[in-house]
Amino acid sequence: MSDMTFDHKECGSCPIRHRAVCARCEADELEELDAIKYYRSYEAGQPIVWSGDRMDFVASVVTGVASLSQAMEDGRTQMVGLLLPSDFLGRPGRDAAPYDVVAVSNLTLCCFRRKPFEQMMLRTPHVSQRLLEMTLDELDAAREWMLILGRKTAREKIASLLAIIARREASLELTTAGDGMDFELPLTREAMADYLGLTLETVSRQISALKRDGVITLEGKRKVVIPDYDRLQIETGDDTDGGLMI
Amino acid sequence: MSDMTFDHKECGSCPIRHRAVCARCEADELEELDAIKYYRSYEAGQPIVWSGDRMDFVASVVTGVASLSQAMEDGRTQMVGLLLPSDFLGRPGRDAAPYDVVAVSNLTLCCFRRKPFEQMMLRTPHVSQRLLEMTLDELDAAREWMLILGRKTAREKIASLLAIIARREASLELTTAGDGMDFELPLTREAMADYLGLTLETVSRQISALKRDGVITLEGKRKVVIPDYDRLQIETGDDTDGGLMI
DNA sequence: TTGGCGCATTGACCCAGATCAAGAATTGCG
DNA sequence: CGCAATTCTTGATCTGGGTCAATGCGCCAA
Repeated sequence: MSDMTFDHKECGSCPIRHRAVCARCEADELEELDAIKYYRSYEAGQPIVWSGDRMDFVASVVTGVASLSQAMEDGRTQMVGLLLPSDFLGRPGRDAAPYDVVAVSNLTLCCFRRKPFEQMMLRTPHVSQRLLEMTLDELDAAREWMLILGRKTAREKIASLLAIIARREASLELTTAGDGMDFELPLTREAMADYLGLTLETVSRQISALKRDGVITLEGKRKVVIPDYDRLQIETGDDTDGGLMI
Repeated sequence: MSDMTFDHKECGSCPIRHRAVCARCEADELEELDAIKYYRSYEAGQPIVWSGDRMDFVASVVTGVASLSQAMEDGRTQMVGLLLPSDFLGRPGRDAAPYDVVAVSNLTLCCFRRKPFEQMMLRTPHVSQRLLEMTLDELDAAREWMLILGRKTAREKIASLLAIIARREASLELTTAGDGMDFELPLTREAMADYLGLTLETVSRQISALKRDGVITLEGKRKVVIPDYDRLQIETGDDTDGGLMI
């Protein structure tokens, strides 16, 4: 774990500014946030906090991927959240981290000291509004995930995960919705298995099957090409309303 | 669906007062809530809203049980939330219901018209604080559930569900934590299956197995007796920190 | 260049839970 | 009270995905 600094220009493009906390912040509120802000980097595989740890910050993901997961004492683990760039980590008003947080890839966080952040929340209603909105979004994502975990087949699970990641990439890069998306898979087979409630062997087999059936193409092990997004969408088993909403 | 009225005394014991929205409300805020409040009853099995419907109210469960669930078009359904007395239904700031809501048993809701409720939220910061708190609790519950769905065996799933319901009953009735809890199961075998990502046959078999092994006793089909809560807790596969926290 | 290490793939086999199919127990209603 | 409709239980069989084990593929370091 190393501290680092971003120059103002980079900071200006930090996702926290336009997506997470301050979608509607005024200039002086941004100043205030800048004063309690610091950057922190982690390497792939590094733990960020353990379940039960005291967390004295909240943060926004700048680059990389982090996971939230719950473990049973016999070693079974279930990923319960996936944080991609612009996602928010931490909970104002709560001392202890409820899950293990791990850097899945190399990761940079934009952190805010928790106490001043909470005080700012109390003063500026639209920040806490925004927090509620984000928490409701997380709740929706968690519940979509519950459907995946409880009722989908292995093949549908893999297709759903690929579709979720593809959507997220597209919405960040403002890519055109159409066909021919591609992206770097930020997860190992084991992490995908933990996400989907499968074993890594089943993940590997189903990815091979989707490749064999022409739903996806792999370049190397991690680069995924999706020639026809609608086809992938059908494989997820979801309503085929198709669109790239999020 | 029928409208009904509660006299003031009953209203005074409505869970909304002491658990959900107004844990810290002052008398005049309670007056204000009373002005936009009405009661509504549903019979077991009745739908309350369908996914996508416009919802012009938020509500608190007074008596009975409701479920939130998601359906795939081929008929597979997954319950994604279970609302017991004192739980909150609806989302300030959002027009459309994201899930199907169904009355699992006979149900009474204490409803608040959404627009005035939202305006009140904007004015009284501790109400929106409370909303955020409740939403974070729901998120935690959803994620605990994800572990259940993704990684637990059928037997552990059933034990977990019974433990969750037993805990909830205990926390509402302020029962002593110790042994010898009992409660009326508010769910059919099919609803339990939808909750746990199982089939109703598997639910039935595992309940029989837990009964055979002396973990639970049934009186009739719905009344469950738990002679030793710690024993049940062990069957859930969770950390055996035991306590009745919620 | 070679060996070692960390992923990923693939195969063979097995088992928990699904599916299909009777019945039994409750519940509700005329 | 009695008959029908639910809801639940139990049995027999099947199968998707888990488990165990071997092999492959890069990539880095010596």
